[in-house]
Amino acid sequence: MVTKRETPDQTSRSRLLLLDGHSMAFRAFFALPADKFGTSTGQSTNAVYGFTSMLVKLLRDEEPTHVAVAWDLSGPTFRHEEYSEYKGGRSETPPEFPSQVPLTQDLMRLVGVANLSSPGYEADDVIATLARWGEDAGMEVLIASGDRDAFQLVTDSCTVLYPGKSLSDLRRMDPAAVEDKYGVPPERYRDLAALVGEKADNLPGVPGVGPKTAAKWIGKYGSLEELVARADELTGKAGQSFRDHLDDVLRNYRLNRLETGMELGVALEELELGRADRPGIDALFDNLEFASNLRERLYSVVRTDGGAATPAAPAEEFSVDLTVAGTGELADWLVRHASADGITEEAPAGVAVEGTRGRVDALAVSVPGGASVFVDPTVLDERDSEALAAFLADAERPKAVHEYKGALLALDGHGWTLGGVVSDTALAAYLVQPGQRRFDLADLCLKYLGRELEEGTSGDQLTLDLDSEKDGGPSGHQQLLAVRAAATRDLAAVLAAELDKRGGSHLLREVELPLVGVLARMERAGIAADRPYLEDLQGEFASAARGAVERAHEIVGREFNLGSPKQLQQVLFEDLGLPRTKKIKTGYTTDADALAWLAAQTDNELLAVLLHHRDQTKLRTTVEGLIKTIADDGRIHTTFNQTVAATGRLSSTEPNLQNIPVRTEVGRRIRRAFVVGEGFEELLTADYSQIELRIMAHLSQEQALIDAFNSGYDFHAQMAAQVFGVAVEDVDGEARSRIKAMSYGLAYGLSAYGLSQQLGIAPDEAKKLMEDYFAEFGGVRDYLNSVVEDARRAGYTETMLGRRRYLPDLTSDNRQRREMAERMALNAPIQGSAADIIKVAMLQVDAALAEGGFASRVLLQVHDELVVEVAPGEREAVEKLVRHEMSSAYDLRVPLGVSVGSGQSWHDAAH
DNA sequence: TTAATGACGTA
DNA sequence: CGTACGTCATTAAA
Repeated sequence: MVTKRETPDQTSRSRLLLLDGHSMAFRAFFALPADKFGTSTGQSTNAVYGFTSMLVKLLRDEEPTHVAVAWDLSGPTFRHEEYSEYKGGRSETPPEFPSQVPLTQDLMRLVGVANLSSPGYEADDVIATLARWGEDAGMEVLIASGDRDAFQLVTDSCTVLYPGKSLSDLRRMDPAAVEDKYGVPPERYRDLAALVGEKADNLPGVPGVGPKTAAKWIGKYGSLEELVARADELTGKAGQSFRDHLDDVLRNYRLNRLETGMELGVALEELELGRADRPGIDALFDNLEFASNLRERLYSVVRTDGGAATPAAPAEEFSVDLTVAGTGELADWLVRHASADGITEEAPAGVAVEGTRGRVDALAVSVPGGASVFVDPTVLDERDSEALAAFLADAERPKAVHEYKGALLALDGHGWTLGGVVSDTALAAYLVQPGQRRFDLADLCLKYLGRELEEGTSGDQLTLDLDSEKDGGPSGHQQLLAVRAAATRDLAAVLAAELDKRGGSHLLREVELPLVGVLARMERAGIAADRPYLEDLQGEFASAARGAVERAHEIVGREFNLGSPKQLQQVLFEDLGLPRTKKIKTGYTTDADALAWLAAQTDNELLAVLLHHRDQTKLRTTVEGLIKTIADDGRIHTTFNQTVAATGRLSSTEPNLQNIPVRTEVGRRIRRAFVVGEGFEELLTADYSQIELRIMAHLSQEQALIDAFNSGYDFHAQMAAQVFGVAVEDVDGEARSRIKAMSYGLAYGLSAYGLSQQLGIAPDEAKKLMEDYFAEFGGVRDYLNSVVEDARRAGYTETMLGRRRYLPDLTSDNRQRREMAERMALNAPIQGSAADIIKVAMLQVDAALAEGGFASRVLLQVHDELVVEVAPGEREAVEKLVRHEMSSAYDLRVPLGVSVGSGQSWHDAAH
C-alpha cells in the first residue's frame, strides 16, 4: 500500500522536536481501544503504545536532532490563580489513563528523551519557552501537540504537528495552514481564540461569535487591541454580544498567552537526542507485554548503547508484490513463488480466503518475502486449478490462515482442502488472551504488529485505487485481500512467539488446530430435523401460550403484555400490590424464582398462569428458531465457535444446539425432533459422568473423593454417607441431594448463602453443612484455596493442558470485582480441564472412526456429551470405540466414566 | 436500526 | 451472595 508522506528537507540544520506529553498521550489513549491493549495483570497500555508509536514515526519522518517531552504537573498553575474555574468542568479522566503517564515518562527517559515540567506552569508554556530558544539558536522547531493554543507559536521556522483522526495522521500547521484554517495569521491566533473561547479550558468566548466572525473582525481591525478600542463601531447582535462579554475576552486573552521566558534549569544542548538504554527498554517492553514489532521499530530509529547494528525497520504498511492471476497464470506463479524451499514452519505462507460455506469468492496467497497472488476461482483453467488444489493441500508447504474453519468450509465447496496449516491467527490470539471476545484480523494487526490493516475510505486511497485500476493494476479489493494474506503470515510469527512464552504452543498445535477439521466436518454434516413434528410442537406451545395470555388478562381485568417485565412489574407490584421481590436495575425482578416465591406467598392464580406462559413461550421461540435454521438438506447446521468461551469450551450459535431443553418432560419433547438422518441407523449419545467432580478429585488429590469414584458406587450417596456419618444404604434422598448440590457448587465458588438459597434452608444450616463437608474433605478446601492464591500470584489460572485464563481482578481493591474473579479462578481450571479433555476425546474419536473405516460420524458436542450418527451395522463397534476413546482421553487419578445411549432421536438416545 | 436489559435454556 | 455460554422479546436511544 502506498501512502503519501511528506519528506522533510534534508538539511544539516538542527531540528528540535517538542511534544506535549499529556495531550499526545491522551490522543493515543482514545485512538487505541483500551481493552485491546493491556497486560495480563490488568495494566492498560494503549496510551504508552500509541505514544511510543507516534514518537517512532516522528523520529523516523522528521529526523530531529533534539527532542523533549513537556508534561503538565498536577497542581494549580498561574492561570488557576487568575481564574479559578480554569479547565474546570472537565469530565473525569478515564481510570485506565493516569497510570500510563509515568510509564510513558520512564520509556522516554530510557529512549534518551528529556522529560520536562515546571510547577505552576503548563506543558504549553514549557514548549513555548523551548520553541523560542530553538528559534533563537537558528533551529527548525516542530511541536507535536493536540492543544490549539500552540498555534500562536507557529512561524516560518516553527511548525505545529496537530493530530487528526487517526494516530498516524499529524497535520503540519505552518503559517499558511493556520491562516488557511482560521483566516488569521498565527501571530493573531491568540486574538481569535480569545474571542471564540476554548471549551476544553472552560474559557467561554463571545456568544454568537464563532471563528468566522472573529476572523472577519480581526481582518478588518487588524488586532484584538484595536477591536477593543473601537468596540462601539461593531454592529448587530454579535457586536452587542462582544461589548457585553468584553471582560471574558480580555481574560481569555491574558490566559491563553504562553509563557516564553521560563527558567527550565536545562540547556538546549542537553536536549540532544541521547543513546537509548536498550536493556532498560527491553525490560520495560517485557513488562508491558508489547509485541516485538514496536520494539524493532523503535530500535530502528534510535541509537542504542549496545553498539550492535540496529535491525532494519519493519515496514509501516504491508508491502505486497501483487500478481493478479489471469487464466493460465496461477500454476506458473505457484511454481515460481510457492515452492517448498521458500516456505517454512517458522515463515509460512499466508492464505486469505473470502467466501461463504461452500463457495470461495476470492483467495490470496502471500509468501515470505512479499510475493503475493490474487486468485479469482472463476478464471482458473484446469492446470491452474490442479496446481492450486495441490498447493493448498500440501502439508510440506506450511500455511497460516485467519479463521481456518471458515476457510475449510468455503474451500470444501470446490473440492479443495487446506493442508500444512501451522497457525490460525484467530485461534493463536485466543490462546494468548482467551478473555477477548473478538479476534478481527485488523485488531490483531494493530495490537501485535502495530500496523493498520485497512485504510478505510480516505480520499487518497480511493484515488490510488482508481488510478491503479485504470493502469490495469490490482483493484483495491484485490490489494486488500492480498494484504490480509500478508498480515496473517506476519501475525502468525509474532503470535507463535507470544504463545511460546505463555506455554500454549502445544495446545494450538496438538488440540485446537487439529480440532478445526473435526468441527468443520460436524458443521457440514449437521443433524437431521423432523420439520413436521417441530411445526406441530410450535402450534401446541403457541396455543398453550395464547390460552395463558387470555387467562391472565381475565384475572387482572385488563390487557397487558406478559412478555414485558416492565408491564408485569406494574401489574404485580402496583396494580395488585403484591409483596416486592429482589431489587434489580429497573425495579423488582419478575423472574421464575420470584414468581414461584410470590405464588407461595399469595396463592393468586395469576402467578401460576404467568409461569406457565413463560414456559410455553420459551419453548415456542426455541422451536421457531430451530425451524428457521433447517437447511435445504433437511438438517440443522450449527456453528461451533472455538474462540469465544474464556474457559476453553466451545460455543454453538445459529442455532445454539448446546441449550436444547432436557430437564423437563415437555422440554425434552423438542429433542424428539433431532432424528437420525437418511442412510444412517441410529443416533448415539455418549457423555462423561460427573466429569467436573472427577477433575476436582484429580486436581485436589483428596483421597476420599478419589476412593468414592474408584469404588464405582453412587458417588453422591457415598459422599453423603461420609459427611453425615451413616452407612451408604441409610443415606436418604434429601441428604444425597444436599451433598450433590454442595459438591457441584464448590466448583463455582458457591457461598454458604448461595447454598442456603438453592437448598431452601437457613444460612446457618448451609454453613454447618459446608463445615461438615470440609471436615471430611479438607483436601478439596485446600485445593480450592491454593487455586485462588496461585492465580493471584501468577495472574492467571491454568488447566490440565496448560490453557491459561488471565484474571487481573484478583488483586482489585474493589471487593465485588475481586470476589467475582476469585470465583472465576475456582471454576476456570475445572471447567477448562473438562473442555480440554473432551476436545482430546473428539480428536481421538474422529481419528479412530476414520482409521477403522467407519461411516459413522460425530455431529454435536454439548460440553460433556458427543452425539454420533451411526451408520448401518456399526452401532456395536462404534459404541465400543467411543467409550474407549472418551475414557482414555486423559489419565486421571479416577476413571473417566462414560455413559452411552442410542435411539432414533436425540431424545431416545438418552440414557 | 442498534444497544441494553431481563429472562431462561444448557453444561 | 455459583461458573460458562446464546437467544429472544421488549424497551429506549439514535
